[in-house]
Amino acid sequence: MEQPPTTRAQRRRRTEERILSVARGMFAERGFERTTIRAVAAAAEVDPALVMQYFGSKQELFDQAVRLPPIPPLEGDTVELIEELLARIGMKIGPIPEGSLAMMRSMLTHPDAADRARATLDDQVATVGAAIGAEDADLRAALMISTMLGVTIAHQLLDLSALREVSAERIAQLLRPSLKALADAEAAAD
Amino acid sequence: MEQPPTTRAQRRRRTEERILSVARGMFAERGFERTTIRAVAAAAEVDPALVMQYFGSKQELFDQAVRLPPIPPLEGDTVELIEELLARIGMKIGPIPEGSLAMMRSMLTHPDAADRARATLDDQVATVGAAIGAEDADLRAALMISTMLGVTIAHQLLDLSALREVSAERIAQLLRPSLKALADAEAAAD
DNA sequence: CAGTTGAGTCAACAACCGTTGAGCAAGGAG
DNA sequence: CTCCTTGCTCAACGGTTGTTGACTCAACTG
Repeated sequence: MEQPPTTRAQRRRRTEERILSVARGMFAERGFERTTIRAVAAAAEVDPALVMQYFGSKQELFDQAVRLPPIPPLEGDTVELIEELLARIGMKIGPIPEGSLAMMRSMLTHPDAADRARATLDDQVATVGAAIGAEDADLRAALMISTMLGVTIAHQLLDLSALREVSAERIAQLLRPSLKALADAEAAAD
Repeated sequence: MEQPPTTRAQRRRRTEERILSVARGMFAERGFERTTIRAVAAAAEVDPALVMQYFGSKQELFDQAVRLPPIPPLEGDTVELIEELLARIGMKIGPIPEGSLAMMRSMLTHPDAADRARATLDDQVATVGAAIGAEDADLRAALMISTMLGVTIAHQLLDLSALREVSAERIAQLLRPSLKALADAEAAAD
């Protein structure tokens, strides 16, 4: 038995965290528009006004919910790079952070989320582009990132039946040569 | 000078087509939720009630706007197949039909659009899967389709800067070996 | 113990949305 | 010309949403 920590600051941070967690979940599965502050409040067992009081607006709630620890810069040669990319879309270790899913879910229909997603992806493209040595590096990097994006969307957000219940390792295994073909200039075996 | 064809049926079909065209454009660039019937009506220079009268509901308007001529079944060997896929995402001949963009735009946030998109993509996966002869054919096909999806989203909907103003042929050229690596079983040059 | 602070609630506003029913005016049929 | 049909508009309803201000009550301070 653990009684609720009665101290003021603790309770405050606790409910704030609870609201944030619920909001993140809803944003991830319904997107920005269809997630109402009232629904978030209800699921967090709190009054809608409290959500406003804590976060100021729905937009700021969204911003805080999708805020992620800054991605550490990618390193290593092409092979390590590909492994790192595969790891980040949930093909290794842990699943994709819910904040990322929330971001991706809303990125096509919410202008603000679109801007953030574009910025994040552009950033990743630049990093990957700098890491691979081929010509048209940025373009190749963009196509690699786009591939990861497509697989993630199809797998996590659309739940394509052909990708359902397939082991992450198998997907990674099939994706590897494909990504390598994008990264390496000398490969075109027409 | 071409005066408006005064016959009744002609005017009727003309405004109906105008509404549909405007709606398709708005759905494609803002998605289902952010497209209001009032905005469609205003852009089509028509009363909102008329849109209702013609299409019954916002949902049916959307359905009609994204309705596409059924895709002819893919044919040919792996190489032809890949060319056909590349052609369909606008990497050859014409651009992607606006109805498809509307569909994709809303597919992550509108449940109904999600169902339709999933069905369409599952269908394409089955077709491509049947065409390629490798083992895990459906899984490979799904990853190929996912790649196309990702590139299309990044290019057409997100407008990633690294893909902006890149010639379609160059993108197709880089994508070809990547898709081939997914389609062919014997390629894993670990 | 008295007084202040702050977490949390309640009720309401203003805006916007999809949708509806009554009505108008111009085209077609006789 | 007369009457009916119909493309189209006007005004409104009911519901939902983000947001706000006044309020309650328990936790802290002195």
